[in-house]
Amino acid sequence: MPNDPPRAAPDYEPTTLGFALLGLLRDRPQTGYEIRRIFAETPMGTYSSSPGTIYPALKRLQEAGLVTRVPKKADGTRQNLALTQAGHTCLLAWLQRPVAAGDVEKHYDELMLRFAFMNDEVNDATRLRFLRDLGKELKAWLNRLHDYLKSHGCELPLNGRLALGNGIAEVTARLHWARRAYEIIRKTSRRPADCSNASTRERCRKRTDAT
Amino acid sequence: MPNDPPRAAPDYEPTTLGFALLGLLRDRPQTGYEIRRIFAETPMGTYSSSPGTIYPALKRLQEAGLVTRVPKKADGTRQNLALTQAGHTCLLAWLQRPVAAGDVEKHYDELMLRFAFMNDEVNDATRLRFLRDLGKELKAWLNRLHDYLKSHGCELPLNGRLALGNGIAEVTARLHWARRAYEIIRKTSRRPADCSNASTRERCRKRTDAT
DNA sequence: TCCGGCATGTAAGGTGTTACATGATTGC
DNA sequence: GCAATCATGTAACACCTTACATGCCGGA
Repeated sequence: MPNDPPRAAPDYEPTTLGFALLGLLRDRPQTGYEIRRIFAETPMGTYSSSPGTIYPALKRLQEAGLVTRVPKKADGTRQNLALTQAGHTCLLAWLQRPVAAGDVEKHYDELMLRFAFMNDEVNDATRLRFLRDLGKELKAWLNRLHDYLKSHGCELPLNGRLALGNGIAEVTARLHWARRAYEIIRKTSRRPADCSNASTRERCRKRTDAT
Repeated sequence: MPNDPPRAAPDYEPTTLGFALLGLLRDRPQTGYEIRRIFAETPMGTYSSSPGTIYPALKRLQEAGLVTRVPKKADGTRQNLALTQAGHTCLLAWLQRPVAAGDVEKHYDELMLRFAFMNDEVNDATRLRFLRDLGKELKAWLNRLHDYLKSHGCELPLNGRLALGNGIAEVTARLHWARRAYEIIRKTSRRPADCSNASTRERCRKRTDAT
């Protein structure tokens, strides 16, 4: 006898795009078009390409019971999309997932998406653990690349070596970022103040510079 | 009346993995298994995952007439894969393709693969043009990210801002790499010496450090 | 004799990609 | 009345992912 709302598919695993949609809908209910605009106009565009991708993904999330349609606030005519309880749970579980070995090489974009969506619902310990594990994995990867360059560098043609150097530079940048971000969160963890009160301007600028 | 060898498909566009396979087979004819090993044991592994990906891709390249089976040198029993003339042409055309707008955001891995395979068959002018255009696109992207951070940075939650900072750090690293690589190639362009003669050790190390 | 490495795949499934289709509003 | 933007999709297609299947060979 079915009693749960729209009969959620029990073990549906959203794709990276799916999680991006869940994260955006957690901020506030939105229409598919508004979400499209976000992808089109912000750096989140990395995670999608065109309406032909977004709408089917939203449909899948609805079929999985993670998203529902709700009437818009005032008029009620327009249909908005919002997270269900199951969708919220699914998102939170994803945000707390540990950094798996190999994620850093194959799914770095998903890791960054995850970090970007770790808001106040996730405590600082989780954030710090994420960054610490991320740093470990990045460091290990960087070591592998350095080892390869050391042992096979002279067999490679110039361009191959340079391309490898690009990879090393990239992973190095990520590693430095992870360590900086760790320190920033560790420091702000003591005095939990957000970016919405009076004396925020300077701190915000300071954080901004600390990219 | 068909007269061309295995009746090449005229306008087949290989995927990134397909081009990776073409590039590896240009170095020397190899078996599928040897190629698998390369993906498994070198940083090229970024471009593939498992035998279930590689073998079908090789099959497609054969069907497109870009790759054929040839008997192995000595014994003749084992079958090796090698580029056809069409495959070689296809690879060269790809290597000389200009850097398209948007490639830098969506297909950076393919761009790096391309650069890595630009060996002596491609002249230095092509290499330099590639790096120059790559630098331009990266710079433009970086500007877009900075603009976004400047205009919307304070609306973002801390983690979102940090994640954006990761993207900025990454693109910055790529841009610096592109400029360094440009200078390296420009300098060596005058005195074309490769890494296989006597006094190579130091230069090789120097280049290696210049990642 | 059996196990691990060599060597080459197939099958099911979901998903991204691209291109196209459609209707409702809103402003001029 | 018409164009642009809003808003939501569908369809065809190839591809990647994962897991599984198979046969051979050499060494313990």
